[in-house]
Amino acid sequence: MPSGIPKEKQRQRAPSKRSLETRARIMDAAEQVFAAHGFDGASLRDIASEAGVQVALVNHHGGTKEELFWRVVARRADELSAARLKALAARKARGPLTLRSLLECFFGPYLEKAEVGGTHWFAYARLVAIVSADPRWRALTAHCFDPTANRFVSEICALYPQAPRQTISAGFVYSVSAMLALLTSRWRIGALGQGSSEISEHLDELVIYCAAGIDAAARR
Amino acid sequence: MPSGIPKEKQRQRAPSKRSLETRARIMDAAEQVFAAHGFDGASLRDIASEAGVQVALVNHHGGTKEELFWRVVARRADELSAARLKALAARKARGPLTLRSLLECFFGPYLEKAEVGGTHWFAYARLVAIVSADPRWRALTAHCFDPTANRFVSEICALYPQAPRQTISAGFVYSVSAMLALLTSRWRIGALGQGSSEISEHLDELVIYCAAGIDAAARR
DNA sequence: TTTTAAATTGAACAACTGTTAAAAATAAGG
DNA sequence: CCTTATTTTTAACAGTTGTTCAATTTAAAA
Repeated sequence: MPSGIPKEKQRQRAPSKRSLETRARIMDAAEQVFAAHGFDGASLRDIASEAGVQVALVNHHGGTKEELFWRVVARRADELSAARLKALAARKARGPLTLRSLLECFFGPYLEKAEVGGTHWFAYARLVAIVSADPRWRALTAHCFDPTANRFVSEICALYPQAPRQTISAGFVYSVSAMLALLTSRWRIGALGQGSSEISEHLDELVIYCAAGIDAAARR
Repeated sequence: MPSGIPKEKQRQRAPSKRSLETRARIMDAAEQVFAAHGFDGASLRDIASEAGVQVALVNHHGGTKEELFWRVVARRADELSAARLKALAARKARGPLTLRSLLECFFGPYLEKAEVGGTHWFAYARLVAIVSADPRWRALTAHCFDPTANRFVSEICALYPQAPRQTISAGFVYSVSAMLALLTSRWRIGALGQGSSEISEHLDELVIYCAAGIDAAARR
């Protein structure tokens, strides 16, 4: 019921470099294991051994299993939101916004990170998909993603003053789920299509798909 | 590795009426608990007590936990596929197909069942979302859903002869994920929008969204 | 009614779960 | 270097997990 990330109590000494490293190692391991097996399927012992560390140390650095999950999700969420808002601001300065450019500002940073940062951001995509689909993480979603999402929804609403916000937010949620499907379910796209499916090949298509969908829905 | 549903060995007597009832009760309970907590989060004891039954009886009727999951998913998948293909055939007999009518044939049966059948089909939607998002259930997806999905993808391809099948299958996967988002993430749509969001109110919008998206992507 | 295949119960199993507490090792701050 | 806050290790806890097996009850088939 309480949930959230408890603020760590006042320190009297700076954390050692080694401590910070193992903490990061634990977070990375947790991210990977949570992404692979979900919250319930992941065990703290799996995470510990993945990080090359004792079980108790995971609790020490991450707190409760649930707190650890929060931390892992929140960690990259901040970086991601910042990148998205930055892209949005830069684009806004370059002239009037279009729906497609808005979606590119939202999708772009993620997919760039996924292609550059490799494994980590891919695992994180699975994590976000898990969080987005489960009402159990409603509060976590509200805390990490809703502020930025709301911002983009509002921008889109400004482009379609006559459309009800509910319609826009629905279209936005569909679009996010489509993006997550691209990141997490390429195997399924491949199974129904033919040939390999690389992310970069599908990105433009995705933006076209989502933009056309939202536009059509917004025009009633 | 093996997985799948083992064929039950040759019986020498017909199952009693009571036996069939408890089996059905166990399947319903399993469906609900799996949908609420996911595969790992669900415990056989939860399922057993939900069905008002002993734990061992769950194994007796459902086999392994994994086999039970297969059975639960497969049970309604057959009914669903049949309804979709029937709707498709009926529509085809009434004249040339359009993209929107195709999507209505695919989405319609599910959402009708969800509105009529109530709880069961709603829980099942969450189940399908779980299955679709996790590569762990790749084989299950291939067995239960790919045949029908492939059929619809082919029909859409026929409408866009110049578009690569990969593009169509991607658009189709996006659309399915959007439909599942509507069924499982209405809370999120509500959080980003304003006012209550009823399924029926969003259904038409969903079809418009998906049809416009696929059409735009298919036209290059 | 009798036979006996099948359904149901009850109990136990070995393995694993998240979490805590105390002892030991480490290194920051003086 | 010395003190001691912090990190790491070790060990144990109280529950829960999926599954199995023998005993018991139920009811289909003769």
